[in-house]
Amino acid sequence: MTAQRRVVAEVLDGEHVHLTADEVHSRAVAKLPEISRATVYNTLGELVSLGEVLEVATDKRAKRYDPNAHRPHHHLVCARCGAIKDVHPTGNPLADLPDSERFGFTVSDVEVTYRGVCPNCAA
Amino acid sequence: MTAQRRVVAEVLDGEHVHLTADEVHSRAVAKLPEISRATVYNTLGELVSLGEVLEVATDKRAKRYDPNAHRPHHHLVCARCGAIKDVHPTGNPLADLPDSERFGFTVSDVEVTYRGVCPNCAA
DNA sequence: CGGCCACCTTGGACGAAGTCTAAAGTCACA
DNA sequence: TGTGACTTTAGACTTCGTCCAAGGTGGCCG
Repeated sequence: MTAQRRVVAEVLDGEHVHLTADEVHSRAVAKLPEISRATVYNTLGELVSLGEVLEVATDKRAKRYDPNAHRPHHHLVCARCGAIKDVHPTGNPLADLPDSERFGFTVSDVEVTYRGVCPNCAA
Repeated sequence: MTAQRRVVAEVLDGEHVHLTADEVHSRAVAKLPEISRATVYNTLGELVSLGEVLEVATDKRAKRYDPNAHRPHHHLVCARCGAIKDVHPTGNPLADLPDSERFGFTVSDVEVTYRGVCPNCAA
């Protein structure tokens, strides 16, 4: 646990939003000016493998990092402005995939992304 | 409808798999050597806005294009090799998102991505 | 204390994917 | 044939991410 890693963890923990790697880097730089992009990417990668943080790929642009990894949830994305909300649908999509539709895969995980238009963009 | 657009449409229609823009370009070049990358991107973009083709962003790498846009379906992705299968789960995830979880959004669409390991990679 | 080794960080180069732009080509139609 | 609208092209450019070699840092053991 180095100063750099602590800073990255703090940035993610501080704001419960979905930051891009670049945004994490900017905020990390504010706390520790010499931190490099490579270190931020490395640290984010480690946090992801440790299961502390989730990668979210809601749009084709940059990956986003979701510090809320311990509470299972899905995402609601604004098609217009890209805003992301965590949501908790009822039901279990894993149970909705019959064996005949699994093609022999060992299915371990499911991601649900709702798309729509947020109140701001609708106005 | 120009020769270039016809070729792109043929490539997508010919193979019911999920191609990246680059793969579409390579196959299009085989049929029409002078077609440019920009044209392929333009045409894919138009097909997407027309609703003829779906963009799929299952991994962080290249977008993939799914010609099977008229039959609603979701995707099963191999975490190891990236293979993608179309699947048809039972149930309607849109109905599983209560109003209280919609944050005022007008929700129009939902994408479900199952992740697992395919039989090939498991062996 | 001093040396050694493992690991971390840095900065810049590199690569992949996609977008943009200016110029040239093509087509319908009067 | 001339005109204007639209398309295509090639390549430059941007963005996002990864890689790598060099240097730094700290722990540990003698």
